[in-house]
Amino acid sequence: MQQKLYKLLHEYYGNVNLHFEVEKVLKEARRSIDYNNPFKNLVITILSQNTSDANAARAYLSLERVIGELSPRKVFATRLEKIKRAIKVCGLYNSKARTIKNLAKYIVENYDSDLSRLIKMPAEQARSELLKIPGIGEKTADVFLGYVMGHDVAPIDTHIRRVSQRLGLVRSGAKYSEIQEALKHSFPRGKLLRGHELLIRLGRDFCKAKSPKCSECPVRSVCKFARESSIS
DNA sequence: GCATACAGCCATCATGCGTA
DNA sequence: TACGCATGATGGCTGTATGC
Repeated sequence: MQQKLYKLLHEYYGNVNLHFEVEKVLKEARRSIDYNNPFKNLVITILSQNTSDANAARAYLSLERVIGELSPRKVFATRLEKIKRAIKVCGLYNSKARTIKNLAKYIVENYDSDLSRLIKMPAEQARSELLKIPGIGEKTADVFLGYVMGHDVAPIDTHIRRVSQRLGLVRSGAKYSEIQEALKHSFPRGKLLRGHELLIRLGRDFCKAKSPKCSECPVRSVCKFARESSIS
């Protein structure tokens, strides 16, 4: 199924921009986000945990309204309560505010506010550095590796976990690393990050947790779950 | 001491039900 | 049919409990 899954997804979604929700919010606010800035990228990744991309973008813009252009030093100097109020719109504001503060503290104290040294590290080393920061988990670290450092990785979120299990790529209850390994074998080299985006979109559009739309799904021909549910 | 399992965090969204 | 409300599921991570 290696190339077929990717081919089907790519044929269905083409080169569609899968971040249109964020761009809509930015357009409405007449603002932009500098994704090339590693710190800002990490902040928006943290904000996007457990919420829609649109709400993450709203929280990010709100945070910039409150404290100005984001930098590790500025965030480190900002009171936790102020950050919480600013990002309330995206939910889990208590823990996200702590994580953002921890991130800023770690960068100020260990990298003198400059992440360029981290970006030059080998992927595994950079990943383990990020995982030292409380609130940064495997998924967030892998998003950074992929989008900021340009590595070919597939961050695993619960959409991808669910879709991978239903497709039959991994067993039920598979670990994060097992799913990543399975995806390496399911997508062409150099396309893992795009594959990650496509699977998330598929999970949102068709392979929903409740009432999946198997009959309309573009990858039903290679899906174990679709085959089994059509038999029963 | 280490690995694993599980509850809790909290806003959002989907679903089902009752009412007008 | 349309609307409002209640309920439960979702999502990434932390902290605690449990077993080895």
